[in-house]
Amino acid sequence: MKIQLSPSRPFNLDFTLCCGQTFRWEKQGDWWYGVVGQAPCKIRQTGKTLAFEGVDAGFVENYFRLDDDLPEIFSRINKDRNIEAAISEFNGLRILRQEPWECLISYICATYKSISAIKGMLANLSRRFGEETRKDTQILYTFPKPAKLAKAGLHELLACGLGYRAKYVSETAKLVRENTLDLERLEKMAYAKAKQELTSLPGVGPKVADCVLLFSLEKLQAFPVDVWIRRAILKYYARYFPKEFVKRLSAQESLSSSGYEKLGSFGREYFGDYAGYAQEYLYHHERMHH
DNA sequence: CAAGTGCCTTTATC
DNA sequence: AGATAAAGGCACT
Repeated sequence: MKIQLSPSRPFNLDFTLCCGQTFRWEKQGDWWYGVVGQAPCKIRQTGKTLAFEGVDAGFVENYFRLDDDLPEIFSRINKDRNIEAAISEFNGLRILRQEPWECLISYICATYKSISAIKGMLANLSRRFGEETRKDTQILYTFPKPAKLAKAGLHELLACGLGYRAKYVSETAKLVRENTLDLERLEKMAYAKAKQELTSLPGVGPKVADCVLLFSLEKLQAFPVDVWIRRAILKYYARYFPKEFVKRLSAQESLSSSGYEKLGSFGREYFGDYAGYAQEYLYHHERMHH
């Protein structure tokens, strides 16, 4: 199956899958292989043509957010030279519409880890607790369901390389399995309220919550602040903050919750309703040029 | 090659 | 409120 992208609908599959928002897609030759839900699939881009197998066009449109009007979004977030440089270099990078459950566990695992290490952990989790599927010669695994991870022993999770995150994954899986927290419900809630609910989960602080909200729960105003975004703000946007605050931010290793809140609020106020898109472009740009 | 640094942070404690 | 420490282990230099 194929989709033809019109010139007014920029999309870049490689940027989108390489920028660190998702961790389980693998490129073999021209094709990206992955499992979303239960379906193993592959997709490739040749110019303005997207070709895919294993999923239908509706899925592709939805998952890759081809419904987002990127030119319109750019015109809203393009506030200065820095963001403009990022937009022009990585034009076509889109935020994905991921599954909330997988996204949540992924970002609980992602804390204080490098992207390559995160990929390793999630591959281990899926191989050990997911269902084996095949596409061509590729063996791919579905992402384990809440009940499966809730049942997993701590030692098994540790064997996947989760370290201290193992107990957070285990406890969060139990809360989701028991429906103590209904992830689907968060999509309909306002950003602040949904964030508050998410941060009640073990292993979920403001950063993890913002990632889950942005990448899987339709909250495009979420502005996750990680080390790279913090560096980018210090480099390019320091003048929007009191001198004392900038001084503390530069000197300190970790970010306090009030510090996080200040940077996140800045992102939302400065870039507007699509702050999350601005964040992804800044993040990727910063990582590629540091 | 060994050792050091850094990692899309959260939590506990003072 | 704000500072500080601890928490796996892997990848990269």
